[in-house]
Amino acid sequence: MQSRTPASRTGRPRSAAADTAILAATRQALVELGWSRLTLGDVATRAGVAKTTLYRRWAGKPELVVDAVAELFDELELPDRGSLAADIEGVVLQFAAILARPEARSGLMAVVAESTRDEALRERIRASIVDRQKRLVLEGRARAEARGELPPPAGPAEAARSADLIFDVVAGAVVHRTLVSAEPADEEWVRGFTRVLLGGLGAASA
Amino acid sequence: MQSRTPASRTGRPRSAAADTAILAATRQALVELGWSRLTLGDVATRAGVAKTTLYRRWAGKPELVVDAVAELFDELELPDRGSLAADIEGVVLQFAAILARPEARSGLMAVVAESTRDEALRERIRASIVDRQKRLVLEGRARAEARGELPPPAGPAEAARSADLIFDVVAGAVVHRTLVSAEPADEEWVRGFTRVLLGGLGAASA
DNA sequence: GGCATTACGCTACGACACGTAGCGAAAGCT
DNA sequence: AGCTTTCGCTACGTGTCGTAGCGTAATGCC
Repeated sequence: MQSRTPASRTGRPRSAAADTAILAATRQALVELGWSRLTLGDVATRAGVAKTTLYRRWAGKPELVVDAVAELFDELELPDRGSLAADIEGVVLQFAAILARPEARSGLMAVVAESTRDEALRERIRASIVDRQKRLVLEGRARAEARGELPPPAGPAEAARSADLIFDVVAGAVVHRTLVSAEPADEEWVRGFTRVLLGGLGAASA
Repeated sequence: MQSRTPASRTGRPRSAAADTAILAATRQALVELGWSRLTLGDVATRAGVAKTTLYRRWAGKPELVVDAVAELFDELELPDRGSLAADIEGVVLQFAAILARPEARSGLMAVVAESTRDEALRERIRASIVDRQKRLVLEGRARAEARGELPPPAGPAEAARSADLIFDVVAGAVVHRTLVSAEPADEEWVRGFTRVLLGGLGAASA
């Protein structure tokens, strides 16, 4: 979350309940108002805290929304479904379910847009949202290699490159489908996507 | 662009020069200020027009930025490079070059984020930005079929589905690589992406 | 218990951008 | 000419921003 100062052991501690109330209020405001109409004063009122308390903990709207949205991705996991295809379909459907929620739709793209001009914000997004997703890619590939479904990478550099590539393809496709094309990434779509991802374009219409 | 009223033939016509000056000023402001700090008053000053003139032509910041960014995609085309792989690499590199420009980076994601709560804005984006890109997918596939590189789709419904899927995969991957991972979609990356797209995951590390 | 320290709620404030109204002047058409 | 629409300009009420200041509440340390 925000920058902890572990050296401060004296004085009144920050209310942990206020943190959760503020983040929940932020998500609710995202649902009802969207990113642009969301104001920090309104969030403070919803959470039952003073506006100044909010500014003492977060630098601004983007930082607050990143933390509020990041909690949505806590539920992401990668259960072993027995095959690479089934693993991919499972995790993509989870990701799609999160992106189907209005608080994720309005919040996520907005903070990414803001991060194009704010290096610190991009790092915050990477640490609290992106890295958690990317770990699933590495896990899934390791499993597929163990099953003999994928050849081991040529070396560590090549392994990192291809993991980054696969991550951009998977996450990018789901995000684009959901937010730009504005169509649901439902089971049928995910099946088609997995087929292309595993077999390439020639297998698209099989 | 904005809603033309062809019935109005009398009175002083709108200055076409003002349109181009406003859109150019919008892109310049996007580069220097980004989306959040961009104000319509500032754009009007840069363009040398009154703020009221701007409001007479565009409903608000999102609509203005959509039109300003859409012009960046005018240069997209699909030259015949002889093979499907070469065609894909060519158009993806063009798309990546546009997304590398700061006015596209800051503007595009912001209006997409805004469009999650604004149906009219999403339609505007689709008509002036997305459809132009999607046409390239259809063209590229038709060429590949003519060359015998891809099998013809099973039917018109399946053809539309797979075209939408491919479009989301290609555009999504490039956007995610550029804006979320914040890494350049350079020639090396595009080669790897094309290999995966054509041959599937097994071909990733070849 | 008393003290220092930090967080909290509240109020008030200047700064800024928003979007609109009203006016006179300019530029086209018939 | 006369009509119509756009343009530049000024001014205004509204809302949000982010901060300052104050008194109060909650903890750790002596």
